Amino acid sequence: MGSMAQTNRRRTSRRTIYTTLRRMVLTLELPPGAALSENELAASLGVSRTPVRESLILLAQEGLVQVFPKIGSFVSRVDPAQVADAQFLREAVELASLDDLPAELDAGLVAELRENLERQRRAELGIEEFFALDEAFHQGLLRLSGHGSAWTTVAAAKGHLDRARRLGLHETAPPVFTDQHGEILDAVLAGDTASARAAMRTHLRAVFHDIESIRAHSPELFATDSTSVPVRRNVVVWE
Amino acid sequence: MGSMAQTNRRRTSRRTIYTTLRRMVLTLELPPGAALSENELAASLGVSRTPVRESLILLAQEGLVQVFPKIGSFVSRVDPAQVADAQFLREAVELASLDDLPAELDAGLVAELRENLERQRRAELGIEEFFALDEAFHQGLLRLSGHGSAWTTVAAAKGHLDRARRLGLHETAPPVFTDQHGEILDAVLAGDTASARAAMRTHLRAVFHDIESIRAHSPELFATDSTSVPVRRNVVVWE
DNA sequence: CGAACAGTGCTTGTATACAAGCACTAGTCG
DNA sequence: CGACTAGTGCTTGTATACAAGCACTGTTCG
Repeated sequence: MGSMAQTNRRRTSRRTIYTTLRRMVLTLELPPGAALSENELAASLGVSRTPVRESLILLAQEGLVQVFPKIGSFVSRVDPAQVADAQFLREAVELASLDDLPAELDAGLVAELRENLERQRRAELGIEEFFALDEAFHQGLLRLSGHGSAWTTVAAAKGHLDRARRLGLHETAPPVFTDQHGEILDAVLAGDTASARAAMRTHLRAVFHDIESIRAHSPELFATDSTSVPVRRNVVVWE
Repeated sequence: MGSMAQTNRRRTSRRTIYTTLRRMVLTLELPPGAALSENELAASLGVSRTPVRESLILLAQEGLVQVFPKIGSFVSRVDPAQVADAQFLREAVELASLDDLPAELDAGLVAELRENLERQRRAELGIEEFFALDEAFHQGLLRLSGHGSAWTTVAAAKGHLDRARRLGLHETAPPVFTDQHGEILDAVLAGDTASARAAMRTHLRAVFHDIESIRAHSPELFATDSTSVPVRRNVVVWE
């Protein structure tokens, strides 16, 4: 999907619902396999089925939701194949961007990255806070090479990867990743593209490796057959 | 966006309409800037607004359509920024896949690629026929390295690039690209990753370069301000 | 007691009605 | 003759009604 900057950012019910649902799915607040009834969601939100349904259709196109006609809609289980795809995609893009770094780095962006890194080092960091900083850090690196807008596509494609990562963050502590971020940024600032590539690859693969370990712990969150219908569970949605 | 393999492939009005509209936009049968009235489309197709509207929402998320509330929906003009993003993305992905080629290539896939190349060499090839072969060729190369499913994301992101390429195909004759395809495949089959990367990069950039020249010829098809509303034209849609 | 079966409630897909607002046009007034 | 203004038709956004079908449950029959 290209950047979703097309439709005017007018405040509309659908946009609000879509954004909120998407966040809840990515943060696992809506766990993989959870049933998403259009009627229930509409009632909870005090709107009609229409904007809810349209939001679910968009989420289905992103692969975050599965819609089974006349059966139900469900938060998709984490699909290992899509996780691997997203991993390959982001690695390819982020490594390629390092080859396009300009001789003179944008000072403002560099300062932004440094400050981001400082925040990552704060001890009392929550998982979601770390995740937001991590996202901004990687996008910032892309912006350094002038490919910041390409992050939109990567971000849209890595929904399954992100959910797996959130599970993995309980395995490996953020400080490990923060240190790796530091190594990458140091190499970039030193103009050492080769080292930057190596550090980036090591970092991204470390993240990916964690996912495999979590899969053994919580296999029920992962998909085995992408066409199978999840067990209908009563998940209280939206409070 | 992940693979759109989620929702069951049940034959539904929306899926048919979405697929058809998407094809018409990508082939420029629906030119950039064309007005797409939900009511008109629904009447032409003999369905209600609902499936048409849902299709337009999906196309809007892909960036192929722009929806302006209470003004109208339009085929988006080719956005140079999105073209550049897609170019960067596909180049990163296709080059990275060459690094993951296995020692033993799948014989069936190799045969498939050879046959594809043969068909590209046929003289009486139409533009759309060449384009389909080109797509299959590049996806085939990704499948060689086991990353075939990642093509779905790339394909979804390169809508603007594809439309620009269709304009460019009138500039540079397909045979040039076909020869470049041959060079890439030869290097891959010879196990020469470095040469394959070089050939691939040359090929993809040649394609990209054509786009710049076409922009001078038909500036009205390209976007200048992505928030501006296109001039309302009477474009006869759907026959 | 077990298995087949009909019924019922829920699901999503589609059609239609209403709401709110932009844009153009025709008319009027200065 | 020009500028402003009210009106009208179109647009998309949302709400609601109906259609078709799967799944579970309770019942009934062997």
